[in-house]
Amino acid sequence: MEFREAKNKFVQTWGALGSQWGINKTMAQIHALLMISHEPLSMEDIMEELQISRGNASMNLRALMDWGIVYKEFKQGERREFFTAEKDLDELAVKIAQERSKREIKPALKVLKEVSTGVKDDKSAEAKHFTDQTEKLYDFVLKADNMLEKATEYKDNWLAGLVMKLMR
Amino acid sequence: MEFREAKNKFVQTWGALGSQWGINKTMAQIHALLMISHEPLSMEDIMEELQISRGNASMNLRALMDWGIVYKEFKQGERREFFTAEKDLDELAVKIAQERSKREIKPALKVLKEVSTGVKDDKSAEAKHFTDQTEKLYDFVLKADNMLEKATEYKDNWLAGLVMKLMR
DNA sequence: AATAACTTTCAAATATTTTTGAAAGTTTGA
DNA sequence: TCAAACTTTCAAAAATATTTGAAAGTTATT
Repeated sequence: MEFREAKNKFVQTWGALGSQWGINKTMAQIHALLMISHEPLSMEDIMEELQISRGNASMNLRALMDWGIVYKEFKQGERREFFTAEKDLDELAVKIAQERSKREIKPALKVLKEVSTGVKDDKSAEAKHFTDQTEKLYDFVLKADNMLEKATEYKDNWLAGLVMKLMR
Repeated sequence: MEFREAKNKFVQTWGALGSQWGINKTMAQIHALLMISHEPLSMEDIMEELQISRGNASMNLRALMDWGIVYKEFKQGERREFFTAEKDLDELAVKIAQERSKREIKPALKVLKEVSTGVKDDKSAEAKHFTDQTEKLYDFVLKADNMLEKATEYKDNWLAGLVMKLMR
């Protein structure tokens, strides 16, 4: 297999994976590209390689930086900006877990708490079951989120760390 | 808060969460509705409650059944079919983890293996770095997938099970 | 302060995904 | 076997998300 072909295949696959996980294709592709690039890339490089517009590149790079998994880099005597991806995979996983918790799980928990404790007067079997079920869901999601949080505190040795935390 | 209002809020929130995780909104909403319903619902019920078309309901119910998290149920002397959701949350988590592994992680692993071992002749630093990085990625994703698999084998007591598996 | 080299923004265009609804398909019971 | 009661399919329509590109903004250099 040609290097070029392999690279392309990787970028495409990573991009497709991204869409299935609620991240947009270009964002995931830029990330893929930066992951395997041995030196920082400029916006031009990225536009060229992925055949995308300047605006698209700019917006998705900003999004990646907001996630904390891509960094700006300044090169000696170069005016333009270069970008690199977080290459430490444990660190990458931690960042992604933290962001998803913050953006998705925490807000969902808030609503779950509201709805599971909010229906007071209705004594019907229906309402009873609703409160019961959403309460269980709240507990479950909260537990999962806590585990995620604890696991990420330890990165490299997350399992040992998690066990210790949970056993105390 | 009214029961109706709480129910609606829950269904909406679960739906929004679904979209962020690559599951479509209606599918997630149907699931939410079935989760909190104390008795099986017919397709009519679901269409009515969520204000969606017959085709939409049919397709998304089939998808939920393919995921193994919604079941058909037959009622005594009733011609039409009723649906219920998996309500055991541990079981639900296991099913989701298994499906995602099968549908997304496994195929990605296949490609990662291909590209990480496929570039043989190119001796450039670029190609070297590519092979190196994709290899690391392969190992990482494989490890994560294995852990997921092992954890799900134990459901209720997944942590103990996981620790035992990994320590052997 | 003016210019050049770059980046960001955002409204409009494009692409993708989801939804609809009517026709085709299936199953049950008379 | 037929008709009634239901479900599935799928092409077209609608909704949503992404992308473009040009104008506005920013920063560094002279």
